[in-house]
Amino acid sequence: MNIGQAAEVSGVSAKRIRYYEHIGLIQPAARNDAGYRCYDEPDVHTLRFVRRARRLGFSIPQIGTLLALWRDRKRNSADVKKVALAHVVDLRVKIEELQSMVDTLEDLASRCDGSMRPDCPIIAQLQGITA
Amino acid sequence: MNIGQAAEVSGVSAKRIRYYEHIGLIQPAARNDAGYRCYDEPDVHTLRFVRRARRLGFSIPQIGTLLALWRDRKRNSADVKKVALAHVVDLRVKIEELQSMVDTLEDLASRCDGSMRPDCPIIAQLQGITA
DNA sequence: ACTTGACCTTCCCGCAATGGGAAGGTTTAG
DNA sequence: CTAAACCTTCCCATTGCGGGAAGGTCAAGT
Repeated sequence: MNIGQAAEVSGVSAKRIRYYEHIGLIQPAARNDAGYRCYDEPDVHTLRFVRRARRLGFSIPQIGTLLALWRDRKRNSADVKKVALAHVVDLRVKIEELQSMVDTLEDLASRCDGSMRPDCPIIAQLQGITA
Repeated sequence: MNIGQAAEVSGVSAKRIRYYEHIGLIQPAARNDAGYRCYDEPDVHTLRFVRRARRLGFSIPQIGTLLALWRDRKRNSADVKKVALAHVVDLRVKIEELQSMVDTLEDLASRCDGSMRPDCPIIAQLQGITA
């Protein structure tokens, strides 16, 4: 099957598939006489794997690791778990950063009357209060 | 004061200051005879404003808006509040996305024994369970 | 005076992970 | 036989910078 078909059934856009091949995340696809990329079921399976991993927020390098583990029949589930939990740590850090932004902003916004007047604790906070 | 000094006292790196000027977020700095950028207290004040806004996660365009509101003595605090709350909405969406990733990953990881065996629900989930 | 080192300048590359679109070849259906 | 719908490669844009090159400036020490 051509790349368009593969994109459709895998849920990974043709652009992404070429990109993943380009950066070496997936193996170069076979080519037909015209130079078109050809995909079979296992290829599509791999693409779906990548798509699911991306949805869970794994980076491309992490997905490379996961793909290698997936293919490795002698893998230790411990290794997979390690990658997953490291990612969870990253995610939690990010969430906390964002949450603290939200907390600060909501506090400031709650003290801003939102009227036609210029006085605004949000602006005051940004300019450094003192002034 | 030169850009290095301004960077030090404002907490915004020289690189960023030049970048902000380049993209038009801040006014072009005055120059001395040698072509060096010169900064005064108000400039530094502006830089600090930008730094604080960035820490709260505002995008550059949003900060442009906030700077304009800051400088506008006739601003309505309502406008500021609107920008802030729109940003909060964005942040919350992002947080929820990340949180759902965490939830999924933790669930999978909790069911992964993390042993030397290859069996792993995380991999199973990524490959689509069925296979 | 001369040099060294610490500044400053502009400019271009790279990052993550794509999307958009141009220019051109292929294939298929009418 | 042609037009649509594929496919190919390649380069640009995104966001918000950091790194580093090539070159000008300035202050201090010898």
